[in-house]
Amino acid sequence: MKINQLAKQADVPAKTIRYYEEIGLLKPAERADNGYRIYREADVHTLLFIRRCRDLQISLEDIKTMIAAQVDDSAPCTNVDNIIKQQLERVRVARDELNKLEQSLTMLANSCKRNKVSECGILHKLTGE
Amino acid sequence: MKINQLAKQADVPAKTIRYYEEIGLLKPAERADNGYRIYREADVHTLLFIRRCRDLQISLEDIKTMIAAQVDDSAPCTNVDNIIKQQLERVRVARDELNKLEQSLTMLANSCKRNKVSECGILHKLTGE
DNA sequence: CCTTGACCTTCCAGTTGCTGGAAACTTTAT
DNA sequence: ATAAAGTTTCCAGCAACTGGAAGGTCAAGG
Repeated sequence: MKINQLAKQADVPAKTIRYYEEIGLLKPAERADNGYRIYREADVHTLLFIRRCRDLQISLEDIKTMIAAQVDDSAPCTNVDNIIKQQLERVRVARDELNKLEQSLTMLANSCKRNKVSECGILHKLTGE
Repeated sequence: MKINQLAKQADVPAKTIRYYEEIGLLKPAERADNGYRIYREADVHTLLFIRRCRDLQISLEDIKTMIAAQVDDSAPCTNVDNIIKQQLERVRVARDELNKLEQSLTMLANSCKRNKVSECGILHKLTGE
């Protein structure tokens, strides 16, 4: 199949597929005589795997590691496990951070009482109380 | 004062200060005879304002808008108010997204029972159950 | 047969918010 | 006098794409 079909099946833009190949996340696609890239079913699966990982905000570097890990069936999956755990930790930290942000922003948003810059509570707070 | 002193007082790297000037967030600094940038107290305040906004993950574009808004004291602060509200909304959406991510990742992390790639629950789930 | 439009290719540039480093200058300290 | 630290500019790179230009290819319709 050609790149746009793969793109549709995996729900990943064709442009992104080429990019993944360029950075070595996907191995170089076979080419037809006219130079077009040709893909198979297996590529749909690989790409879906990548997409699911990206949905979890796992970095392309980590995804690369996980794909490499899948090559050797009997190897321990410590790497994969660690990547998920680290990602989970990052997500928790980021979420906690955003919770604090939400608090600060809510307070700020509530401090705009009068409608003039010179009396704007938001600006007063941001300029140092 | 020179750039590194400003950097220390506002807790913003000198490099970043030059960058802010370059993109027009800070107006071009005065220069001494030797070409060094010179700053005053007011610049500390401006930079602190920027830093507080950045801590709230407000974009440089939005910060630019807010700084512009401060010029005219009698103007309405609708812009400022909107920026904070939109930022709050973005933060909430991002946080909710991260909460979902955390759930998915927690489930994933718990599904690595055996220690071989071929039996790794994580990989099985990520490759499509 | 020709053209139109949809695909495909490569390459270059831009996004956001910096950060690192090189090369050249000045200033400060010893 | 010399070395270290601070400053300048400019160029490059990070992540993960995305947009667009310029050009080749292919199938359908007139």
